[in-house]
Amino acid sequence: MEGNSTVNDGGAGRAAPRKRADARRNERALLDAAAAVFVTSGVEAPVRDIAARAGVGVATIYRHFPTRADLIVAVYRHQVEACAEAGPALLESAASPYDALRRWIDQFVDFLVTKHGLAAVLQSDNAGFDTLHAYFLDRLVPVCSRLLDAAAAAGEIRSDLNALELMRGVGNLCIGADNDPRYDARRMVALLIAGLRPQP
Amino acid sequence: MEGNSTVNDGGAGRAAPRKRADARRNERALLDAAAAVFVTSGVEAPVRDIAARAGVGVATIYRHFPTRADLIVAVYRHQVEACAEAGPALLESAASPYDALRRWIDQFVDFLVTKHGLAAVLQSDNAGFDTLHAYFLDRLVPVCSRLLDAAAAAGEIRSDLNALELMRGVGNLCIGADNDPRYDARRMVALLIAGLRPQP
Amino acid sequence: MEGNSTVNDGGAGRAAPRKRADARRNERALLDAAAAVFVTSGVEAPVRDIAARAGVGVATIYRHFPTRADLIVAVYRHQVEACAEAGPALLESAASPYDALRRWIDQFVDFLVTKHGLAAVLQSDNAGFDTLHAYFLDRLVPVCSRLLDAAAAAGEIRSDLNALELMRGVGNLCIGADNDPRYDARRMVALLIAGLRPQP
Amino acid sequence: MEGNSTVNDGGAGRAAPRKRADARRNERALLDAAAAVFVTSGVEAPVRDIAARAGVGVATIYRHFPTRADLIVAVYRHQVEACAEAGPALLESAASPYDALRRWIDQFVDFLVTKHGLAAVLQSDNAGFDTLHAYFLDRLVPVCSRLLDAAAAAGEIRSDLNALELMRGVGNLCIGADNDPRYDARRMVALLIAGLRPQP
DNA sequence: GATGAATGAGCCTTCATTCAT
DNA sequence: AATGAATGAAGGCTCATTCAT
Repeated sequence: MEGNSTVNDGGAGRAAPRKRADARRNERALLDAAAAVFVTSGVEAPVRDIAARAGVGVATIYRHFPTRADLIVAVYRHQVEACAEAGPALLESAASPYDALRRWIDQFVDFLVTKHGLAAVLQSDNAGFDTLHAYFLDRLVPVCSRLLDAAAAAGEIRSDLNALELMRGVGNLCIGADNDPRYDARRMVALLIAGLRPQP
Repeated sequence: MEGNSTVNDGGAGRAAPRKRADARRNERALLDAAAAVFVTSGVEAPVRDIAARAGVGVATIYRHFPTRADLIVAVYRHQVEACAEAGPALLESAASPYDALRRWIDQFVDFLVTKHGLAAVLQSDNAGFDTLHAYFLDRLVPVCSRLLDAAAAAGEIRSDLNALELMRGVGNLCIGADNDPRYDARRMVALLIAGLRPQP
Repeated sequence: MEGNSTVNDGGAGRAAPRKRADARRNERALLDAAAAVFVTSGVEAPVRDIAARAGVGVATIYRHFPTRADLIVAVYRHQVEACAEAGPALLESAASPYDALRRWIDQFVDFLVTKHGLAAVLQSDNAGFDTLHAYFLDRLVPVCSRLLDAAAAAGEIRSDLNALELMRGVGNLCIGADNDPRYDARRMVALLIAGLRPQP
Repeated sequence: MEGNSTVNDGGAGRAAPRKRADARRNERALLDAAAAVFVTSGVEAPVRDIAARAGVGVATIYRHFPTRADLIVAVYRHQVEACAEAGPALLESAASPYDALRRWIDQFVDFLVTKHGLAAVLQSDNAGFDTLHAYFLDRLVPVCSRLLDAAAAAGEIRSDLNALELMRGVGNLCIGADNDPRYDARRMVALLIAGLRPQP
């Protein structure tokens, strides 16, 4: 929502460490480059490739993002935050809790499907992505959970559902969705969400 | 089920090259070793590890299985065949076409969930796995398609469903299902299958 | 002992460049930090570590001490000067020239043994340490030479001894003396000095 | 004495794993190259340099010598063994135990002085050289100890001497001895050995 | 003057694949 | 046929040194 929440110091931020005329530019270039390279080669892309694309040296990446997970988190922070904030908003504006849930999942899927390889790494059990996983889940699971609860309370869906599991399922369904016209992740997710309905 | 019949000597095996005293033994050792290593380290495990476990030299792997995809296909051929053959059988024995579909999917999921990393590589867009993908789909999509058609004909599920897509969805849902007690792929797949029901 | 008199403003300090309000303070902080880091990580410690410890930027080090050798020299100037000045003093106060020599060597050894890695770098043939070597030798060899001469003149030691060589031998014996309780450099040096005695 | 004791299987060695027509040649090339590079650049020389000089790929080094210490030990094994075996022999052939000790030390010094950088690494407290240190000391300290004991028993030297310490002292004195005509390690060692004599 | 961001060379190590034995 | 030694391309990471602010 508010752009670069982490880097922040946006408006006032007096005490925030200044001196980033170029550093700022580099950080942005790095994020853009990483986003682009991630789309092309996945989030495991060589550090060198990202640096080259950003037009900076490799060490610059390490300075800004000590670990790969830090970089990935930074790259996708915007969307994750936007998604997190969309939950409560939808709950108010949608026709019903179930509808809010459906639309929120749609937004999440839109996000994942357009980021090649992101869904895959989200499921990776590769240690070192722990902080990445933690960030995604910490931020989004509560939101999803609240949507589920509301829909369940309204009797629109079953009540035995687990938000973490659902999110992982949705995430999984998005893997490989770009790049292959024969597979439409949105349709599959729609089936999954339809499956949440109380069974006869 | 039937050894590794498909590996070669397909049906008649007329002019099949002879001389397999030890070659055969090696091939079997290789398959067993690969299966074991795949479970431990995933299907991207170092060639050397597999060779070491099989007690053969690395070059022997390359002789028998020129590409990694060949090896993976060979390793899982049994189960894929078993799964393919189970389709028609279930259609006859199950209470209804939908029930047959459900149980067939269950078997497929059982297979994938117990093979660490297999589901992931099945979705990988990594060129070089093309033959792997082709084999899985060629063999299983028709089976799944027939089950879907039967269930649709019986009015038990929607009729706008695509077997390839469904299989990929199910495969996706199995990614990362081992090794993480917080995620139960079978439950997610059950939701997906439930979503196939005609919507009110 | 006397600040860092040799660093500049040597004797009269006629046209010495002014403006040292903070520059001075930085130089001192740098020397202290370097001394501390040298003890911890040896004289080849990363420039960054020293800068960080001094609370200054790396470039400040380069401004004050263009080469690493310059920094090392500056760090140890005090002790070297003290050692140099102790020679003549000991020659007057000691019981005999040999005793003066022995005690002077003791002081030199005390110095080296307490500076982790200094003895090692003193022997390093690494170009770039030339000025370091030169400084140590220029300053101390004449002193040692005079002590040797006096002892030889008194017939207390052999007369075929070379001060430079002796100092390097003593310096070598001090390498690795810290940090290893199984090796006592002082004892080895004592043997060496004992070996200076006229042989029967 | 018998050349390549570790690689062995020299004469009979039936059960020894064969198949080393070229591997052997490479191992030798590697040892020669390493020895040469060590002389030039010290034992910390880049793996690549050694590989290049040997005319092999880097991985070949890792195959033969998994750690750097393994390589260094292998490179100097010959001389260490020869030195170890020379001890008892000298004790029998020399005019006196002290003379045997002196000549044995001479041999050790000859070895070290001709290997640029070896003496230095022998004193390095760098972890990872532990096995290297262990090898040298395990092999040579007992030999030196016996020579010291014999000389002490004969009343030719003081009896409070420690072999490990003496060897480190001698080793230290050899550091930087090549390459600098102003420093003669042999002369310094001779002083040290002279210092072993019972003091008046 | 001081700062610390950026640079990029350099090193280590792993692994798929080829090839002589 | 089988072997496993050799190869060399990658890729990760560090650190001395320069330079814009």
